[in-house]
Amino acid sequence: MASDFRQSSTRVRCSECPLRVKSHFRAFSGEELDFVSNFKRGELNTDAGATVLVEGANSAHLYTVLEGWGFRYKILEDGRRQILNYVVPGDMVGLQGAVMAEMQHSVEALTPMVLCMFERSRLFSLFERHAGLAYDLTWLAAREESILDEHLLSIGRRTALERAAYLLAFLHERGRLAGLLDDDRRYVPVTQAHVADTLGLSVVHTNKTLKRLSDRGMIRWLDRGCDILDVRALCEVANWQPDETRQRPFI
Amino acid sequence: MASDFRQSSTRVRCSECPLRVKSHFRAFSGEELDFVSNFKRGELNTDAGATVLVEGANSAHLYTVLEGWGFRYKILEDGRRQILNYVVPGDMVGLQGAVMAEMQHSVEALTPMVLCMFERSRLFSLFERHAGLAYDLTWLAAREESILDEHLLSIGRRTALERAAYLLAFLHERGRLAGLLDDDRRYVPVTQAHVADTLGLSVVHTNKTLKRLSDRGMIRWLDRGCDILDVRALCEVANWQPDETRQRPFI
DNA sequence: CGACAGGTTGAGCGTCTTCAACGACCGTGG
DNA sequence: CCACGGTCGTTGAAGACGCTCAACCTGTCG
Repeated sequence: MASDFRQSSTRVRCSECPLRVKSHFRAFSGEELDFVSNFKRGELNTDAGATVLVEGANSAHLYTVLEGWGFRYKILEDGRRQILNYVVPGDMVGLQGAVMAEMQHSVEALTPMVLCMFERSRLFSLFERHAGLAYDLTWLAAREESILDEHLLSIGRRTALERAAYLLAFLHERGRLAGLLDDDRRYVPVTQAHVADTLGLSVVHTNKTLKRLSDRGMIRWLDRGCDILDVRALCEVANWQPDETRQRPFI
Repeated sequence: MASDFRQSSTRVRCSECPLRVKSHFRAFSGEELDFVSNFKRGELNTDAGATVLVEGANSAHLYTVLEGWGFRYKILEDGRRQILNYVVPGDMVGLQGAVMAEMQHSVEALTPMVLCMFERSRLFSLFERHAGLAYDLTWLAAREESILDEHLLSIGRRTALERAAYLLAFLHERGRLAGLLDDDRRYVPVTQAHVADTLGLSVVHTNKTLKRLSDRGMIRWLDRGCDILDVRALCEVANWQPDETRQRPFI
């Protein structure tokens, strides 16, 4: 089975949320924690490769990622696929579907994932009762927007090599901030097909471009993923710098 | 001078806001109107070509567009420019800068524009006092996100002709909903350089691509802009449909 | 009048695509 | 047990799509 719902007896309590302890995320007040605990209605557990949300669906839920890597994408009728962004622990998925009519994109798991499930119908009460959390939600949306802006710049105006370097540096940064990567764990779980569909290139040319980065010692391609060996060099090739935000909100 | 601030004696009152009467925008409650009237701190009036906001700035303001066309963009160090999206009446600009540290993109006017100015420092009180407006803000952010998703799909996976057709159909739709276009006014005020920088193409190739659309009778290129003659045909070429939302929020 | 922005067109070239074939690996089933 | 198909990665060859360079035209503005 591609996914299952954990019983509430086994699921993680918000007060013991493994993400909350990470210094990167902002702290909740007691009241906020109570509200969120109550807002949470379940936990979704998926295999790698599972589809979490599909375009066009009118899902009753939205989620925050607790564990694992995933990605958002759209496809054209003839099968051409574009990966829009990646999701890591702390990210919300399904907000678009919750606020607007229906999902305009799909979400798929790259690794096994754990997601915290909320009920869409109760979203408005979050706005009414906790301005701070509502503000955080807007913060998250604004950050997603600025990431998409950078991706657009990348696909539209960077060369294939620059694009690839940017993407890998970007994924490293996101993974690092989410606690998925550090000095010992530098493995990003994407296939070359994922990279190609993110960069707007063919798989063949992506392969040749990645090889150039490998030859320069910036990455090492493994099975279904790669180690990021030299982020700084990648940033230099891409002419990109991650912006350093101290703390981020998290719902 | 590129821009000036109107004195409060001459500026539009929120209760008489020219946008509010359009059926496309949702109605405010009396309380909300009072709050917004108070939230508004001035009006910005720009010439065509004026820079409204610049990347890296720490602007104290955010704006809603009242009149005119504009666009958001980013540039790389060597001058390569990518247009991210267009802004029309009803759109917010500067929210990113208000929520996060600083602006990650610039905004420029395509035509003379009128913008309604708000103070960034008072944004949080909007969240505290008017959940409905806060929700609207998130709605706007989510919609911007879904537009950027579609643009990414377009630049990444559509051919030059499809991309051009998509962009023009998209601009027509946005202009129409904002009341800038109708059956008699079908003129979109962008140069071919703007189109090129939106599509991620060179100006030369953009010119040749637009000519193909002209030859097929879908558009007619004029001076610094074009008439959209057959939106349906453009949508067909692009394999794209605008999603029909009845009403949208507006702050 | 000259300078400049915007648009148009042709020629040549390079990046990236498609097609094709092949090797490695893995799980499944005969 | 091995054969088989499927996914993933790799490489070469040919050709298309889009880029750069270059020239020229138009209209506008100081």
